[in-house]
Amino acid sequence: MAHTVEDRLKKFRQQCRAAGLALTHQRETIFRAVVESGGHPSPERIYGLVKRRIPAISLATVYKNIRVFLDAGLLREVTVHHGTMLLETNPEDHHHLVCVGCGAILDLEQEAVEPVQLRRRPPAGYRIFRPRVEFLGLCPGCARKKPEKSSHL
Amino acid sequence: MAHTVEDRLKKFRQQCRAAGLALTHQRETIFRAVVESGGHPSPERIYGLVKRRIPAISLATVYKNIRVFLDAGLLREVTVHHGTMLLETNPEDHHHLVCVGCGAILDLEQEAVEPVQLRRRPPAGYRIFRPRVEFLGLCPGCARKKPEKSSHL
DNA sequence: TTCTTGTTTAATAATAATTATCCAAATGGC
DNA sequence: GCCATTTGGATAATTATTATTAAACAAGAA
Repeated sequence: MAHTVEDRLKKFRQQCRAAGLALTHQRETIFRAVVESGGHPSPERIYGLVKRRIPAISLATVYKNIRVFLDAGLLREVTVHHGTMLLETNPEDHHHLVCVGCGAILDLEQEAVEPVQLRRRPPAGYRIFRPRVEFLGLCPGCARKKPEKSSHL
Repeated sequence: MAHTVEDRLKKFRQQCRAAGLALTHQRETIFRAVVESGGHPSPERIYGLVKRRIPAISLATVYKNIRVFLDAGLLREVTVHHGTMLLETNPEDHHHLVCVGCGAILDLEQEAVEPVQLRRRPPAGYRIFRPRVEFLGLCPGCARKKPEKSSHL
């Protein structure tokens, strides 16, 4: 389970070849910036990091390649709901089924899931109110159209 | 546990009074639209519904009041990360601690949580790849500054 | 290597989502 | 109903993201 930056870049190059993606200096630099940044960076943040090494790079290139990496399963994103705000209309605590194909969200009653148990104490000073589960999957329509998406959730 | 529209509007009026919010026709119409729309509506969708009853209303008013409702705990949103895309840099499956105060996200190793168990079969045709848990709470900094947020996660 | 072709990049414009500003109008305690 | 305060609507501004296109580059064949 060695996840050194170099290991991940090596795998990245293999996956690019396998996916038929040209291996450009920009792409490697963008991917490296994501891996090295740690945490949960935004495209804007990656752009800032990459620009140090490639001052001429454009923000659109960063966005485009992040999208390419996501589609090819080389990267994951934190949420499929970025973009627009969505409101809950169900006032009860509940969980969600999230379609990674089309972003559709279905409610699951809290009772449909065994209570979520933390095995360890949360980090010091952190207060937890409630756990919410997202089941990532494909809705019937998307499962029919793009079953291959299963590979990279 | 009666959640009829009228019940929820009655509670809405009480909560407005308790929070010192003026009870306007617009606000009631917006809140009603959210409750009646069901599912996970966007501000744009609410705007469309409200405009049928108040043709002169502006999109900014809808946004402004949704924000007021969220801050007062009268509504919840599906995610605190809407707006900008955030990438994972941790290649392993894992869970998240999410601070509802500042939006900060902390990774929790998958092993820190008991395996999530669905008690029922998912809806027909739906394929599930993996569950992801978000523990909604407050990070140490926000817990110190706004402990009252606890009321509405 | 060099050539050829399809892909990728950078710049720019366009679009979508959200927030801020400012003044008129409506609300609520008295 | 009266007045101080809050709210609403129009508009502009900001932020996040995608589309377009000509020029530069990568990868495989010769």
